[in-house]
Amino acid sequence: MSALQTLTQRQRAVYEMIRDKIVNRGYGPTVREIGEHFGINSPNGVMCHLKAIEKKGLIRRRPNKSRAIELTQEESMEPRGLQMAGIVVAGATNLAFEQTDRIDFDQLFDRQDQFVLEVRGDSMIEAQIADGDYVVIRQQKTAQQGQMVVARTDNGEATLKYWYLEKDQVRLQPANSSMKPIYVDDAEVVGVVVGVVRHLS
Amino acid sequence: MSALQTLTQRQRAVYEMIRDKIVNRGYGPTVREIGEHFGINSPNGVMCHLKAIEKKGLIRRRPNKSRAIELTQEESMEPRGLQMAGIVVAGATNLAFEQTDRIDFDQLFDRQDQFVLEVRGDSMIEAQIADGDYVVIRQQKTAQQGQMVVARTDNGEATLKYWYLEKDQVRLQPANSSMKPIYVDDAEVVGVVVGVVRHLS
DNA sequence: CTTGACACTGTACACCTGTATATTATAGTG
DNA sequence: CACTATAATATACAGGTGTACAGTGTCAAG
Repeated sequence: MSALQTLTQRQRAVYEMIRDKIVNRGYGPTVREIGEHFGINSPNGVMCHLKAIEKKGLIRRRPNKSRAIELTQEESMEPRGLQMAGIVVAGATNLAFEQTDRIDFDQLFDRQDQFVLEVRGDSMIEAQIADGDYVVIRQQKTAQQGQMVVARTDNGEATLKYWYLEKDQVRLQPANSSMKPIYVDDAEVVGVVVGVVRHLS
Repeated sequence: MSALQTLTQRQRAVYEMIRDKIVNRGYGPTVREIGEHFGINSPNGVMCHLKAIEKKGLIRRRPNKSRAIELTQEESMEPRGLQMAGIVVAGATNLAFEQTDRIDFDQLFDRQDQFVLEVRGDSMIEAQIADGDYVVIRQQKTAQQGQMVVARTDNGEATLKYWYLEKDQVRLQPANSSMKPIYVDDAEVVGVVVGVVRHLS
């Protein structure tokens, strides 16, 4: 049960008001500000509520300090990301529907040296990268044989291909059997693909 | 130039102290609290700093109110998401390297009625969904012909397939020419695929 | 009926707090 | 050199503010 549920209706309203002031105005209310807001003409009427709310653990107060109300439940923001519902086996028909973890895609790709490109064309279709997909690129200047990279050729253009360094030249290999590899004398690795994101309708 | 840079060293230290109190303690300091913290024995010494910082636009104050300091720069959290660097054309070699927008994958899939499944197997490989990919599912109980869905069959198992409603039965079609469709008398749509995310090493 | 909780009124008091005024000192600038 | 901005001290004061104490009324539970 949420700690909010232990409050009476009136206490809850007071708590919401305090929270609103702190979050939206930037600093908390005084005892008399709360009273004025609710039509309570006595500071002691408010004091009773504050004591009750504090006893129930939703706020913390510092004696004799003005506006010194801390929200104890504050870090509990709504969880980011999506519910991770399990594993769907696409081959055999089977699904584990455990309500387990959460996954935050943004956190999955949270490194500083990464950026995103939108893919046009079908040259990497056999690597399960389709037209319109986003690829996450980690910037680095070298790549191993066969790694999928964004490479810039000597004429300044760039492309998404498999990287093969061969004798005296570079082979940029598409993942599409109907396309031929590109051979260039010199090419520069911009970065390697570390993720793919597809967003459908 | 950041507004922070317009402050003198001393003013900046005061600003940081105020910010620290508000963010980490939950409520701002009084004039004398600031003075005590920096060894300033006169409230007016602090007042000068506050007036300067306010004039430079980093805080806002309410006259005659205790601890009533608002941070004006507050929403400026570090930007979420990844740099959107442009479009990489995978067929022809071409890349627009504009430093334009940012993309937040988590925001892309921010709806309440969605969840994530990890894919096992290669039955959807021709739909560019590989083993180990995450699929984002939007929960709904109906689907149109040919939509990619997570479906639960009458024996309680679930699978990721294309959905085809035929006379008296349901055809669950894999996107893999080496696999045969599954025909079931009854099946229930759990949700439709609205996204795919792949995370490579 | 009594008890206890909840939700207040009203008053009083000490001290916290913002603000103002007068004054000093240093450092950089034209 | 005079001038301005910065950074303070020292003192004073009005009013904001938290808190305590003494009551009032309602309402549900025992």
